[in-house]
Amino acid sequence: MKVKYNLKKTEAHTKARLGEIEWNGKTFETPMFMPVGTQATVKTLSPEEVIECGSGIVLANTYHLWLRPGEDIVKEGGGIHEFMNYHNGPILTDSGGYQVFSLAHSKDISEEGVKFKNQYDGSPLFLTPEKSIAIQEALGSDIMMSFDECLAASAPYEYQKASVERTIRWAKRGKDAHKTEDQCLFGIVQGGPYEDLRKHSAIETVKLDFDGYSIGGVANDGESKEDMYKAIDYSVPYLPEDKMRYLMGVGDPIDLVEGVIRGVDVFDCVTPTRLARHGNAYTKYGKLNIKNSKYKRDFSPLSEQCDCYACKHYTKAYIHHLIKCDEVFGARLLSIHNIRFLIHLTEELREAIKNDNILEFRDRFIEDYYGQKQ
RNA sequence: CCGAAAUUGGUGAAGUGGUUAACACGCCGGAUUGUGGCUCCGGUAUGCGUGGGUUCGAUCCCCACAUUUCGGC
Repeated sequence: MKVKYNLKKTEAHTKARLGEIEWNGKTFETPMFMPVGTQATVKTLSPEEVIECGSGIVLANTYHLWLRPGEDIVKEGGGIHEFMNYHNGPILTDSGGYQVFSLAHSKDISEEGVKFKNQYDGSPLFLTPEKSIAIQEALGSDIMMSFDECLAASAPYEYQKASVERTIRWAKRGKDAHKTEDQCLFGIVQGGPYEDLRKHSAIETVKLDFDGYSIGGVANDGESKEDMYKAIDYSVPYLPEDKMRYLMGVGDPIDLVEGVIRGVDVFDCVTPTRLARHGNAYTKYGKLNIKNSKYKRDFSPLSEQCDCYACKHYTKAYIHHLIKCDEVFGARLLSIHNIRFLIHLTEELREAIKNDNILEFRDRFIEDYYGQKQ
């Protein structure tokens, strides 16, 4: 069944929205954080563990699954849900647009599509908007992304301007290529930190009438948070009220809060799992590095108020030991904790929207998060 | 007891008669935002077994001593 979004309420003092996503007879509330499972797995976690964190939608990646194992194999395996055994909620696939940013050179990008070098065997690859849609249809995700060019915020204005136009043309091509009935397709707004480009990109993309809209091209350049928030503010006013809004690749706990206030519904980010693998844990009072020697004999949980599996059963000293020894169970415990932390944060944000006190929530959150460290 | 070789940071070690003693690991920190990478970036020996000597200058050359290893009686 096709994913459907319903707007339920807008917070009294901000653009923050409470919504729900319907899928297969289930409903999931937004704002929502979506764990990233690039290779059809949320790194180090079983689907059961992901679900226990409170997950709804989970991400997978078109480019990576195209290369390995190949979309045909995923399809043969019964589709992405069956293949990875995630049946709890919808699966969203990124189009490969981000890989244009992270893996291709600018000279590899043409009007027709993007040239890649296969990272496993060096063979030439060519990804186009039509190809991206075909792969996503074969994968069987519930929400597909348009194939876009994702840029660093610092890319020159003239390049951004030309790129936005191309991304719009690519969006149209992808939409025309999309044939399945039960899969949503989202358009992506680009335009860097520029008001005119964001506005133009949003208006033109919305004209193509997608099932939902993403805001892309943020938070991948070390741009200031102010610039990132501007990119959101310049895009959101032109997006329809009744469609889901997805801020791609974000993020940071504070950015979740600021994004929701600015009218964003869903987020995804690799940081909870990547930070975990590198020994970091989110807490209400900021990020902590479990490798720090001060945790060697700290027999308390990562967070006293956290209800995750790691916090219920394990101490900082134990996780410190695991991470220092490069044991995968340490990465798994921290991943569970970090994903739960972000999902729990969205639960609190939904509560604040219901209570019309999200600005107070933000002030308290910032005070704790950036205040005195634990 | 005699002879030979060795002695550089927490560890394994490179090195040279002349500015800040290589590198690796470890240790101490930091980074990380639509995941190529269990990755990346910093810091970490005022010191080269001890004491003398030669030299403008010694971790590097010489002497003695200590310790270790190997061989001989």
